Amino acid sequence: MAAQGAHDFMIGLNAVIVAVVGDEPCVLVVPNSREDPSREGLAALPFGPFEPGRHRTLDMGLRSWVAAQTGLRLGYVEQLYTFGDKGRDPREVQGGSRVISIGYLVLTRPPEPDPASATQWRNWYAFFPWEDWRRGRPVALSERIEPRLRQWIKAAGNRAEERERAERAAVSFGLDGAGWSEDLVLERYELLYEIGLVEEASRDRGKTSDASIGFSGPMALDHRRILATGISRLRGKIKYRPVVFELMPPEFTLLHLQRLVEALSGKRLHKQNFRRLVEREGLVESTGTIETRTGGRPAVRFRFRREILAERSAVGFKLPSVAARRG
Amino acid sequence: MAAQGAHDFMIGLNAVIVAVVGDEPCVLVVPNSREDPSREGLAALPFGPFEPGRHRTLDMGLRSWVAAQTGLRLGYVEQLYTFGDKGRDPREVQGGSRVISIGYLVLTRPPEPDPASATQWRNWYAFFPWEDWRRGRPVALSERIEPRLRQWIKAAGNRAEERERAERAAVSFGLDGAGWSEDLVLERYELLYEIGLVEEASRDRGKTSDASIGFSGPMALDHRRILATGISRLRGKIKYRPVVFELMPPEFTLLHLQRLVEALSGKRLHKQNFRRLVEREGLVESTGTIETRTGGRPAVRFRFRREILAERSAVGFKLPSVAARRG
DNA sequence: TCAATATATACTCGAATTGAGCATAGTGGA
DNA sequence: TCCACTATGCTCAATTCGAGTATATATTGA
Repeated sequence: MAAQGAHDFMIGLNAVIVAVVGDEPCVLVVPNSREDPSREGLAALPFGPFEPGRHRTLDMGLRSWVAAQTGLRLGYVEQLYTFGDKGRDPREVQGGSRVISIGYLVLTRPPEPDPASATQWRNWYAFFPWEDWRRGRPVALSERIEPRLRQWIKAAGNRAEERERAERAAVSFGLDGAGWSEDLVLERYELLYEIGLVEEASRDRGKTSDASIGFSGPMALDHRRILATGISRLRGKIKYRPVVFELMPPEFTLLHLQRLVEALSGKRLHKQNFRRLVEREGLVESTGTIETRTGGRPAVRFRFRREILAERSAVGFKLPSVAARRG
Repeated sequence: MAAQGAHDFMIGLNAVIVAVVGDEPCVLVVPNSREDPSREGLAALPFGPFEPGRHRTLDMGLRSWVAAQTGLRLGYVEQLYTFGDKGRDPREVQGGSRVISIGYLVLTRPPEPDPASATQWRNWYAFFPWEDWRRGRPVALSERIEPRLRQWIKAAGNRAEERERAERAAVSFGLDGAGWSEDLVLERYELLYEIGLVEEASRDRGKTSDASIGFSGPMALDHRRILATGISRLRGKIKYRPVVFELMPPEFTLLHLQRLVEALSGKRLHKQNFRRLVEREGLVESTGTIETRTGGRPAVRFRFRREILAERSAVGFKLPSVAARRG
């Protein structure tokens, strides 16, 4: 009875590998050629099969091929979600074996750029332009998404459905004064997918007509959904765990730290309150040295107090927002 | 190339099905006979294989066999985590095919008891007695766990390791005034497992000597870990999403609601502040009717405002604690 | 050299939230 | 009628949060 219920599965591990380059949150992508020849050129998340013979645990499998493929030193690794929808991977249609993919979030520091490598760091907002509010409300939102959302609401069959659609759109996208919640990345993506506003929606439905809004392009397979899951998780996590330091150099100024949190959360923060918060939580300590290249008064350099990871349920950043006004 | 990397896997779906019976948080267990004959009688989480031919998505697979096995109407379903450690399931040793199991959290309301059914609802604190602080600090913690933790700390090889162990124990178990965090259920379980204080630790290591503290017993395979994951997730979730209502009858008094939140979080809450919070968030509305069987002044009955699920990022309960004193 | 312009850091102030407890209101039962 | 019990209303101080103002110390360019 041991093999009862066993099937020919392929278990893939997909990694959302995040690093912050400059002030931009980036994700590691590879050109999608081997995996899905019909879509050569599309960006894809790094992928590796889970080989049960070689790896005792899923995490070890992931670490092993990521290290081999990228040479990165992985800081923080967290399992995200397991995706198993039929048809998410064209390979299974040909071969018959179902592809299950387990998404992982990996935080690391940007390495030296290696021109020889096929992998590259891409600003994640290239895939989700509506998620970056650091320079005010994204134009893509006002000019392209919002009108289409309102269209979709109107197109409801009856009053009740219309109300429901309106509520849903309002919550996800902060319409009608509902307020934008930065960690609803996945909900927003799924709504856009559902109503056919992202490219992969029409692709997956096999349509030729494309009502999508033509952003910088989809990713291979369901990788944009996995990436959305990763961003959602990370945006949520920084609020209650000090994970951002995995993305930071060992020493930094408070503004440097703030810019990084802003990059991830996609919104501007109130500087004085941010510093108050960070210092009150005791997350960092001064190194005593001074950073002079600030273009103004020199800033004290800080380092992360690693001890705190073990201390009382170390918290994260409360994101003291500021009305997004100037750049 | 389609089947390249495909292996003979068995993908199992394990469900942590939660309902609150009386004032106790319960989980649905089945006697573990079919699945692991060597351990007949151990409680196991309901389990079903994922059959890719029959189900388009993992969620649908889960819903299908849970409904078939239990007849329950599933309210809330959430994927927890995917477990794939080698050796977590003895079947794979015999058969060769690796077992991957995807854990799910399911919230439901307690059904009519059905004596004919092999499934039964078990108080989850039977498996985690140290997690119930509603009647003060659990004796199991003071009398059995804490001494063993201190032993383990002392047994460290050197000063640094000792400090590290002390920190870890202090954080997880709130020793030395560090404060108990109710949602570290999984961390606590893993620490206990690691240092061999739970039964399955020695079992899994193939030892005959058993240094475990002999609580009400382990569960089959790694099911206690999965259950710990579920409890952790649920305890965390109630703080920022109104999921508890999936466990409540349609109408209830505020004390009733409070008792349920207390049951899940394992600690007592401050009554007046709890009510203030619930009302301020607008989570509930009065039905106008009165519950008289309270043994005191009658209480107003409330109902959950379902609309709020769609409204502004509906929050959960902030758990206004109270110093655990009287019962 | 000095003003303009940065950024860094300190401090303030009112509003809102939290933690804790007191006080009063309705019940049923001895 | 008094008591035990639960429900519900209200207060109050401590803390946190949001939004500034004010001051410090650099660089840059006229």
